[in-house]
Amino acid sequence: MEMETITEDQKVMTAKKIKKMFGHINPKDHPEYCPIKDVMALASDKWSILIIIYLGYYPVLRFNQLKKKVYGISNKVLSERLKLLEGDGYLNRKMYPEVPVRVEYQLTDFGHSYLEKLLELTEWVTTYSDMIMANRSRYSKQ
Amino acid sequence: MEMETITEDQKVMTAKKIKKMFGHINPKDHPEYCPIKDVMALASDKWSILIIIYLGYYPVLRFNQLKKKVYGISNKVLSERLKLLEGDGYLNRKMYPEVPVRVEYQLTDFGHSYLEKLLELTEWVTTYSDMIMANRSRYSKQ
DNA sequence: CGGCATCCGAGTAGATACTG
DNA sequence: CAGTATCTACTCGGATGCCG
Repeated sequence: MEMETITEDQKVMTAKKIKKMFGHINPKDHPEYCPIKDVMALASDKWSILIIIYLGYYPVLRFNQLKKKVYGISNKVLSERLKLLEGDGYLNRKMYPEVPVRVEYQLTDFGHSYLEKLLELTEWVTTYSDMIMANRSRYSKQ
Repeated sequence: MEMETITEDQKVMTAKKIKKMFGHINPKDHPEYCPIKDVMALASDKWSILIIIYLGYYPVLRFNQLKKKVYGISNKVLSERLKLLEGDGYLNRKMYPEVPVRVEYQLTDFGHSYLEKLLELTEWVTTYSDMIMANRSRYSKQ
């Protein structure tokens, strides 16, 4: 775990960023409303993340295509997440009233903008996931 | 939602990044093991995010100090998250056997490294949270 | 007093079957 | 095909109480 090199300068920079961000949300004024918590609860949900990533890779996907990609997700949860993600503006839903009906999902530009930031995180995570998982199982055996 | 400007070039770059990332995880070989899902489920949980951010701002925090900062979290959930986050290597727990006992939490360098990436995302989110929340309530009233 | 363990209710996930 | 309906199982979260 010691391969990361974080300087004191970086820590100071980080603290400044946080302070600026907190200036924007100000938890003292609206303790019950926290954008980070409320927005991220959906946007950084494990299923949402995979949906957004796959829609960033394949320009358009239909419901059952997505279901195959996002391994392990159920109809119900996929349907719910798609609705919520559409509601927050990350993706578009287009229905073609053919028989059988065709429904296509694709990221909005807003969703693409989010994905760019999100990928920074998931790239970091995939780089260190083996280490994290090893650490996790070691820790759980204490 | 149209204030984001995403070029086709950016979308191509994004797809390449994803492909590279997927090359690393390869869902066909291990469909049941997905680092993104498994690691992010903890790391991008709404409570975890706030805990990590506050520990990035205050170098050291005790249990009840954290509890006051992370508005709305219960003892149980805070205690669980701290244990899991320690297990994955994001933070350290130091106990001083005084009376009453004092327990201090602080980010590891690994945690700081994660926080740097995480902040990219939360800064984006706080910038657009008002828009997202407005969109959300409009959408839910249909 | 600070942190942790236990209990219990509510909400969420998953499996399956079914429909426009 | 793209979901919905239903049922069950379970996880999660909140309250409470305990212990060093």
